[in-house]
Amino acid sequence: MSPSSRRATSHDVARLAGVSQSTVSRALRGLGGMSPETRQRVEQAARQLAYVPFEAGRSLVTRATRRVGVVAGDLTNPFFPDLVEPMRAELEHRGYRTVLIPDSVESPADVQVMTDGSLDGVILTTARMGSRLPHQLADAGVPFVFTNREIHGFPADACVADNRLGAVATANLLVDLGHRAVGAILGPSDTSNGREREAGLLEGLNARGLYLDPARVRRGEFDFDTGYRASLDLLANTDRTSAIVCSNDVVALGACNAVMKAGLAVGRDMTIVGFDNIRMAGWPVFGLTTVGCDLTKLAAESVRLLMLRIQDPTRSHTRVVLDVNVVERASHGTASVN
Amino acid sequence: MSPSSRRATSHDVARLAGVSQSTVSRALRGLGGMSPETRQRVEQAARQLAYVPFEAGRSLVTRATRRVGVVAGDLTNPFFPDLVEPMRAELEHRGYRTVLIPDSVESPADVQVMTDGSLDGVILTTARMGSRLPHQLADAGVPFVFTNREIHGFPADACVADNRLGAVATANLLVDLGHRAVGAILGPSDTSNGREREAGLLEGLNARGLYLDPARVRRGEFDFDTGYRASLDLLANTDRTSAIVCSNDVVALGACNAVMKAGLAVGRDMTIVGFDNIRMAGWPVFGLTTVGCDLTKLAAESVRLLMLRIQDPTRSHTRVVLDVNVVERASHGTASVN
DNA sequence: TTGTATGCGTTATCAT
DNA sequence: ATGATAACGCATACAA
Repeated sequence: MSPSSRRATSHDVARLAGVSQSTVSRALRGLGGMSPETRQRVEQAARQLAYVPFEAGRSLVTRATRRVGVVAGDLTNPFFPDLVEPMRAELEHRGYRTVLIPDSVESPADVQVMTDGSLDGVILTTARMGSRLPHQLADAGVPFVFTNREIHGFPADACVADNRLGAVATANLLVDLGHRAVGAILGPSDTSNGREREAGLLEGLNARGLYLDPARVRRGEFDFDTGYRASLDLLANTDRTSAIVCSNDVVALGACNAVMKAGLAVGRDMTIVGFDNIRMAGWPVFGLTTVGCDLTKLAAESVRLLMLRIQDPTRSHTRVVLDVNVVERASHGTASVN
Repeated sequence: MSPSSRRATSHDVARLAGVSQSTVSRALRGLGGMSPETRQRVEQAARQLAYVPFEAGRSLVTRATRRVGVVAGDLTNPFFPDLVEPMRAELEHRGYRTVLIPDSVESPADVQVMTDGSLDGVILTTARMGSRLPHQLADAGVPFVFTNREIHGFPADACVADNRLGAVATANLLVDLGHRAVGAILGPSDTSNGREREAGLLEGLNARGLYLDPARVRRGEFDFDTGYRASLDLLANTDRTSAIVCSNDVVALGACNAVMKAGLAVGRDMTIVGFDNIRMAGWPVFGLTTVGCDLTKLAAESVRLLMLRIQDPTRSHTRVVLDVNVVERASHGTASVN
């Protein structure tokens, strides 16, 4: 009935400007090789019709969508916002939109939505050994990059923190402070960062003549509850544990909450160290000492690798390992006298 | 060179199955009115070729993308993950994908990406009075819904919490506890929730014969720093302020940090109340007393409204106001003796 | 410098 | 029950 409410197409703009449709396409993309007058006339007409190129039409022919999928865990786990936000910002900066793709152990990410051509590439932040997703993406020819976690030996680009070195540094910090009864809440053993941090901790401790007493070790997902519950458990069932090394900051925050809840002072009565240096680690109430990995850099570098991969799917794979540094705040202290 | 690495199309499937392309389309969509044998043959061929329908082709003709944009603030502000996550989950449940669209006072959301046909609808969580976005979306015919915040008088669907009532409840709680020197950190006055919570607080206080002393009032964005700094300021420049009402939980968490940092005990020395009941409010160290709004319900209801709007763009607008309830935890207490 | 013509992969209409 | 055919809106190769 009312043809005016129809969405304007490049043909409409062409008609109004008195040019051909292809001229409209050229003009609006600023292609050069055309008279300034024509371009102006087209731009004027486009403005008048509030014309915005229809994305599906364009991507059907260009085979590009300027969208990238970010596979991440539950956003209410504070680690993911801190990783996704800089990712999103970097993607936006490069003219890409971010599509959120949830992934968890219980409900693995859906592959269909990543292989229907609606994404130019995918960033994987939750890789686990044995996961089928990377294979499926590779088979489908979808460019992707491992971030934060990787799958060793899998031929793909990756950007990760130097987890081993960070954990060694943690061990040294604790030993220097006089801790001998060190406890730990380790991450899942089917994740690269979980394993590397574990290995680094053992290595660092051993190098200083210390060992991890299995009685002081707990293991679980990288989440608050794991840290909270494991800490209460450690508090209830072990003696003299003076420090708890956590698989990441979110776990460490859970540990802080447990320790404080138990009436102990973090830093004085119990040393807690995290990993990642998420924003909340810097909140005054926590003052979490942690191994910092620049998440903004991690995001930027990951996006950069993905862009290169999209640009040239045949290029050789790159693995970027980011420096880490110990961020000393208030959650550590000398070992309390036994 | 290698035609086998080309993406399979419905034509490829048709050729392999020995049927026409249109039959493939029908078979794979389960359209009925065709022989089971043919369907099976098509499905078999599709599987063999790992065929996934190309999204751009489909959406070009169907005019639907099964993608929804969620306009939200910086994810490192813990309120947004708590709102976006259930939103994403609900959208996924309905077969929609979530596209993250950032929006802040400094850099307002880009309209182009919402009007290029790549989104079936948009959810606005950061509406501000005077914002052009809602008008632009309406002009472009893009279905959208206000969530969390709205613009009063703007003809659109909306789903918000009962902010006024919640703030009145807060006032009553404080007065009942004996607080008379009540301080407040109010939200931006160009946001509906900021204004409504402010109005409700005043109303509730006045009804009990109390008034807000301007000296005890600060104002700022809904973020941690606002709560932290305003609280330090309040602590330094006012006497006897025994309670601080915050515009939301994130601000309240900032306030808790400031108060604790100052060596005071939250709940005993200073009462702090938030709004929203985000997950972190329940963390043991904070035990934040707050006015709860079921964010999962907010998300689900918002998505429902959007779906209805997409389905029928001409239907009359609906405004849903969600119940709130006071969640009493540990951050409140009786007014300390003066 | 500009126009004509073609095709991207899908859904959908219309025959048969 | 199935096949031919025509759009959908755009970019692009080629002609002029």
